[in-house]
Amino acid sequence: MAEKKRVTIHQVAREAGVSRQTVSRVINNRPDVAHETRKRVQEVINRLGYQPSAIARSLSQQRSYSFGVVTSGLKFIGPSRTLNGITEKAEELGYGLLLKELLTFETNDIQPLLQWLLARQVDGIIWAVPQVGENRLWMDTQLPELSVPTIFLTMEPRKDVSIVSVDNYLGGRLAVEHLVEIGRREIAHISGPLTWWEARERKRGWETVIQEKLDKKKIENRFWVEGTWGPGSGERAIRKLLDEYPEMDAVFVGNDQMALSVMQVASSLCVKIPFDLAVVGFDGIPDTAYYWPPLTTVYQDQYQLGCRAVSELVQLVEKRRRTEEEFEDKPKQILIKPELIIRESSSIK
Amino acid sequence: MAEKKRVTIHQVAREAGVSRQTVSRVINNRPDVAHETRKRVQEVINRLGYQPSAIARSLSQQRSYSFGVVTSGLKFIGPSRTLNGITEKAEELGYGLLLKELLTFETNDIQPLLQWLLARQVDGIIWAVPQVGENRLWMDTQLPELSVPTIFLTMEPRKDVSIVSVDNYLGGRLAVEHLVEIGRREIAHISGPLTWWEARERKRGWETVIQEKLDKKKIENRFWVEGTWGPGSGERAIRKLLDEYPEMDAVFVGNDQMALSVMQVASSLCVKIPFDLAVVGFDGIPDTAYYWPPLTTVYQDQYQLGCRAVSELVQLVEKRRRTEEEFEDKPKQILIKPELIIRESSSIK
DNA sequence: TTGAAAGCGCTAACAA
DNA sequence: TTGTTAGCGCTTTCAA
Repeated sequence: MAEKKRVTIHQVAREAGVSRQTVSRVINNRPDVAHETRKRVQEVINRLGYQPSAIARSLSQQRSYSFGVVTSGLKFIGPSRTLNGITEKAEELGYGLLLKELLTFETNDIQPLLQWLLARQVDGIIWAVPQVGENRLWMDTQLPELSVPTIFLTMEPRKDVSIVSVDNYLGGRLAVEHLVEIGRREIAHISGPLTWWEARERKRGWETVIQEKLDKKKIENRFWVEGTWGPGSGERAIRKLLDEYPEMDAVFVGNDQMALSVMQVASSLCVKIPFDLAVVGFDGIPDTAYYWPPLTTVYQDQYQLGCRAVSELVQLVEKRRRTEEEFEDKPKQILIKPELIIRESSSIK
Repeated sequence: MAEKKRVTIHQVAREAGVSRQTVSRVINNRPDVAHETRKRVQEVINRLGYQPSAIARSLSQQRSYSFGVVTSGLKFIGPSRTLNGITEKAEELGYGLLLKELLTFETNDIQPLLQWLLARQVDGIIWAVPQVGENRLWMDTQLPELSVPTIFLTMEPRKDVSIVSVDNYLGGRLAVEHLVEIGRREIAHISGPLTWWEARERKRGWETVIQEKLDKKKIENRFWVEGTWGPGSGERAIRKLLDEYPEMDAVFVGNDQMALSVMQVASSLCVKIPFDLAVVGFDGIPDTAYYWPPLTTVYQDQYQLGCRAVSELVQLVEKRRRTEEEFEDKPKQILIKPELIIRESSSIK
């Protein structure tokens, strides 16, 4: 593993008997090089194993063909799937990624982070941290520091930035409307932590449907419980609901993990699913097909979310470059539609 | 979002009435600056909001304080957890990350990838792609291209490179020894795809124990089935085993996902777990505590795996820098021990 | 303690 | 079609 000295453009130029500029033209596939010259230079490049330095290029071009990605909660499957979409799309479109992870969802100290990315000449930033608690506060004051195009994921639409999110409100509606359709009238809800925007949206979908279709004017407190997303909280929540809302004949659970424990506890208490209690989850992780019973769930395509974020960002970046910052970009808000997957936890054959 | 012109070291120098060199000394906290001067320069830096360009620094120092990370299968929870460990440890130790994902596990065309990373002056590389099929073939010929320190994850130890892996063989042993201890004598196995090194190691652990402790000289084909890691394959496998190996009183399943479907199918066929059939999984994902019954499983700390990889790499990088490449690094092989988590799928209360 | 000069490896702009 | 010059923003080396 001896450190081989880097071959530089200079050496290639000398070896080929041309100027550095000509070599530069060859490696960038510029048209204005004589066929003969190009061939000769290319030959030297191959012989010497020359590889242009992307760093030097970034410095001189003031761009890096790479994006900064800020994520959080990589230990959960959701954020990883999004990252998966981001990496694949970025690869496809020829951009590299600088990855940073926030240790907690609720951080407003993002100054050093931004600086770190900008110091590396990223051409754009993808903010893949979900909106939780006050963690968008920094935007109000520090948006101007974002001197590069930026896309925000999984947050409440606001007009001054570009956003890509799953339509969680719609997802909530789909779940609950389905339960209404199969004849359930007493539909409970176990939400995620309400500091999360996603959790609030799903809950709002539930509320809207039971108010509109089931004529429940007032959402009583006993109709719903706030969970933590973790499987343990599903267990606690369902016990409480069974206790305080005995008429309940269905429950819309904020995510699949909680739904898993809901079904387990219900079964162990001899509550038959879906006969006594229909259950619908949210996320659509593959395992749900093998839960017992197989779980009806709202599938959100987080991979797609990542892909879209990159596509949009590339557009922003290239537009800004073309127009030489003539006009401001119109921020775009994109909502991805989730889909309902119906399985046995909500259908009696 | 107007493009603010970058403040450069030059402007700071002029404004503060010193040379660029002095500014450089200040931002790098060098000792040889007069207290007065330092204060004045620092004040200008703050006033102008100057941020040094990491790109320029990388170019002139020939290093970037960042690592290349090559991963694959981010849509699975395992690789994401490892990445999680990598990001956190890297952050802690002051390194950034360039992320690349291979679209398939079995790729040998890694030349462009390596070049891409090296062109960006990464100080080291973490190869976080598990060993599958022939996907280590490139190492035989292209190891010399790795002009920077590199750590390989999840592969068979070999003496010429540094490796961090979970001890899957030990994990297999732990699982099966436990089953022997609770009195099982006919222990089947559902492996992962045997192109995977991890799957082979787990299977080897199983084989060793049933040969040594249960005196089965010959591993009959009907004792085991090869799965795909996916939950669906668990279902197929267990049906086959129940059919061909009816004496079976326990099964060691290659991962938790397959174990989930094994238990579901077994239950639906009125095979009582753990009475008729004890089940042990592998991975230790949090959901397993809420499977029905709760699953005994071998926990592998993939987060830790990522952390270790970074720590080792940082050591390699810093050593090489100190010794000015005087002596070759002794490659190190690190095996992380998995742990058995005993739950009801293998214990009769 | 400070500064000048040279360089890191490449590209943009202009001239030939 | 090719080469020259002048950067990009910082650090290293050496001299003052």
